[in-house]
Amino acid sequence: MNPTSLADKLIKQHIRPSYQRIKILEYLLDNRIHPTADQIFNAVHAHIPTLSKSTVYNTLNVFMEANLVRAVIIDGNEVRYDINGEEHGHFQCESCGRIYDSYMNIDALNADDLNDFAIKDKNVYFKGICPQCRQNRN
Amino acid sequence: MNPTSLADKLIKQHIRPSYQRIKILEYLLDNRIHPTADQIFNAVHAHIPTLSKSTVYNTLNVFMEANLVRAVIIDGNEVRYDINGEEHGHFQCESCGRIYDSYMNIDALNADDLNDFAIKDKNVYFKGICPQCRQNRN
DNA sequence: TTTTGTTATGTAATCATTATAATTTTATAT
DNA sequence: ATATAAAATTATAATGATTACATAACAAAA
Repeated sequence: MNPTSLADKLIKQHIRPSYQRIKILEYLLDNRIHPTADQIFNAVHAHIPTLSKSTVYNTLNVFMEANLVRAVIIDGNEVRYDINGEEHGHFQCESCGRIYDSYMNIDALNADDLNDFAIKDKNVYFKGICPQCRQNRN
Repeated sequence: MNPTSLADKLIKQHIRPSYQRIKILEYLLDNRIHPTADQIFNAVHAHIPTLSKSTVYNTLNVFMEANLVRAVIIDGNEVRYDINGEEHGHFQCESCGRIYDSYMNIDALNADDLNDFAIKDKNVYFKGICPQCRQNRN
């Protein structure tokens, strides 16, 4: 995606398209690995030597406010960020730590005991061992 | 539950029933609020003045190893602990932070794209506003 | 070009959790 | 019982992700 359309994507969400924000957005779109803030920082820092980690966190929070990205919280210790806007769940491999997308039927979940609750967000994640790690027997 | 049966519950899981562990187990069984480690510490510390926070964390990790408790990770910043052994999901209120149990049909979720994955654990949580907070309009 | 608001940066602070080492308690064996 | 070994508890320090804060750079508008 070219810089202009990246900027447009931000403007559409009422986010001022600074160079840093564009580069972070670009990284997220090109690397659908549910990266941590640290991974994002390291990758984008290679292109913007003056980039600060604060900017990464600020930007991610701005993106989340605008529903451009969503926090994936599976590990208790670090948040991972997902730019995939489609409704989907996740699978985390307990061996390699990788997080996979899974397009499961989340709407099939019915919770009768939550009838009086205003549900705004549904999150599903599975844990286990991914095919690669099963093969490697670890 | 009396102390003996609490001890038995631990012994059954091959956990040595120390006084601290029994008291922490008792707290978890009597307070089904998905407490944080800090909440557990504060409550049990009132009964055991010498209790250390390390012991709380150690104990919780031991309990988790034995599948006696499960970590509920919804907020990114703190882990909450659940002694409810039945399969169930959670609802966290974005206003008051409380976590509610919900006995939803998690097995109805089918993820065809995970056929080659060994699924060991399924987690579901919803977010939104609970009835009390809806009433209070906050 | 001044003024004003927004964004970025760097550093310090926060806070949950883990690591470590020393002490205490419990179990085992002589 | 007593000595020895193993396990659990404690206190403190370390870690590490995230946020707070103050300052600097930047962009927009008058």
